[in-house]
Amino acid sequence: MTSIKDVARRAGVAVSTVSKVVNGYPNVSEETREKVNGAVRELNFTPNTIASALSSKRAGRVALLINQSTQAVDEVAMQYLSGAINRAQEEKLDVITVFFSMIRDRGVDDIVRYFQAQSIEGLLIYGMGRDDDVLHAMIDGQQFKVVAVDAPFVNENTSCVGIDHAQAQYDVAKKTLRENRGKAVLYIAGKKDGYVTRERLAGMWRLAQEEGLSLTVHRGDFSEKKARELTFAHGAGADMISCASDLMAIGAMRALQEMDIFRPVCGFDGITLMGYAGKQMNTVKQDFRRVSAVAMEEMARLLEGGTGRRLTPGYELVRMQYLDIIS
Amino acid sequence: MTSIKDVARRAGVAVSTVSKVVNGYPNVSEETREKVNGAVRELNFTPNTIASALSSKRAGRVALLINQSTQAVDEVAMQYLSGAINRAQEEKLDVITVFFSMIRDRGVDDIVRYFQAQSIEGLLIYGMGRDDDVLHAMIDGQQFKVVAVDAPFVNENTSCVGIDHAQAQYDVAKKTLRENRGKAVLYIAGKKDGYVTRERLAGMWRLAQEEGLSLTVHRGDFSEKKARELTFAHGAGADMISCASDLMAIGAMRALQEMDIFRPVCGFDGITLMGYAGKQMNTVKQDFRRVSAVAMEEMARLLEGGTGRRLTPGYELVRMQYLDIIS
DNA sequence: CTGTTAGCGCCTTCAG
DNA sequence: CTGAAGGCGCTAACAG
Repeated sequence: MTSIKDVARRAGVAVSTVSKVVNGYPNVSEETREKVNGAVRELNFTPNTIASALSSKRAGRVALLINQSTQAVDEVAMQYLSGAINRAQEEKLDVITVFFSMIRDRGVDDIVRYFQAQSIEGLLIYGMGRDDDVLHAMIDGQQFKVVAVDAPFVNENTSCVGIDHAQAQYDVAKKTLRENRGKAVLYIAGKKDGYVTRERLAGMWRLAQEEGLSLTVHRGDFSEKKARELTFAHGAGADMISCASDLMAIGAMRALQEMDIFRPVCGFDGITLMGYAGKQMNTVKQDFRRVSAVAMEEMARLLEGGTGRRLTPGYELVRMQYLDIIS
Repeated sequence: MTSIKDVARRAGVAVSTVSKVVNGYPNVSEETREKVNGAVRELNFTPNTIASALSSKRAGRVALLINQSTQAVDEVAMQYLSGAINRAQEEKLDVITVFFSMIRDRGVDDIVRYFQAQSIEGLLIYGMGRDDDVLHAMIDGQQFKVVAVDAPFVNENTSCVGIDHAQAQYDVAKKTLRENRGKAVLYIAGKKDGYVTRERLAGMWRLAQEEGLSLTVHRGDFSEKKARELTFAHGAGADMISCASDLMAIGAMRALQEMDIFRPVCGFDGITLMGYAGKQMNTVKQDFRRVSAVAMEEMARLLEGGTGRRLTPGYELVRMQYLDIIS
């Protein structure tokens, strides 16, 4: 474990000088900088982040709070994780992953202390619902920098990132409508306390209003099975079915197939599912990995002293094919 | 940020005494222990892990190296992560997650330095293949404690955990065989350089030998699609199809269905897939979360000074039903 | 521009 | 059984 001292000795300078060079401070002559860098290379020196953190009071550690099983498959969570972790490495941030289940039943200040003890300065929150009191408290507390993905919070220390779900839902449903015809729309929404559920629904309402549609709404809780059942119950009476997730869209298509009727269906997510639906559909493609990377970038900005804001990455509408096996 | 000093002052003792109490050292009188604990509670004190790590040289940090997309769905990776992370918290270990993709193209000593700078002492490796040179080097280097999941390595500082794949494959295939009849078996194996692929295949060979089966082997690379194609090509000529993963078994069943013939099928994994196969099948049920927890426990033991060994958690054979939507 | 000197918060001998 | 003192490796004023 070669330390900064060794480097200093090797280069014939003081430790502080080495520190300056290593951390890219300006006031060091080109000459000594060379010397130091040489020594660093020869000794294969890499600064000890622990010591650095303790000394500088800047640990650069952030926690990824992820809510499993709230929505679709775990594939989404993996995308989020991978996007965030990769970007974190580039931003030189240290990441620890925390599942909601690990903290949900603990008190707020218990959790706060836990994070503080861990020198965690920032929280990336994925999949927060309106009923997650602990998280709301942590955001309000402002003790941490937080970036909430798909939950509408902004304050001095809090940013949020997420596509414009209302607009996206509006767009994809409208497109599907244009390609077909009809006035009666069955909308299979998400979960009761989800933020995205609410926003997407708002988009549907706007469309319904503008187009004079008769909109029937049911909650499918992002479950394929429920969507299937809802479609059995209400699908025949509708001219088109719009779903708040691809998974539910698959369920709906599956039901339609069994009922042996055709109705245009649109989904939301653009994830790679293995499923056999037998039809094509329009969907909103969100790139979870990219969104998560943006979130991590935003976290880096906040940690640098930036102030909270709202970010809305773009999305695209695509036509996905579930005719055959997708793997 | 209340520190150990505050506690010491509050309790009227020296910092070292507080440290002893907090870390559960023996030589402290019951009386002062009480005093200190009282102060700790009143001041809501939690030791700063960063400082503790720096001072004690024991950071208790481990990295989870996970290899995405090598096998089955991401669901498996999530199970692994969640199992490991939860257990880590109980063991008071700090965890960082690293994806192979982040390090695969870097040199070994580059990676070693990176981990050392991060004060990482242990590596949990998931999904290593026979061609992962970097990982092999890290294991041989013995600079870290490592626990390899499903890869056969043991040395002073390395343990491995994984069910007995050969036996499990043998068992499930045999069971399926007994419930039906036939001599010609199509075995759809995994990936070229996978350790589990090799072991499972060995199990199949043993069974074939014992039962006098004629065994046809093809690699399906854990892909549903490939398994489906292989089944179209060779399924009709076989009396039974054994697959090295559930996902592939689904593919095989799907093909059989389209071919409108019946053949018993068995899989491996016992994961929750959403798929429509139309049949039941036997499978080896692995609890990835539990295996991962065991791995983390083993890591804790190694860090305590334990020496490497091989662990083989149990598994069970179950009958899974893919007749309808599983969500 | 470079070196000296305090700490960061905690652990750990080592006297008392 | 308890407390004082010396670091862990690095950063950040502050002199020089």
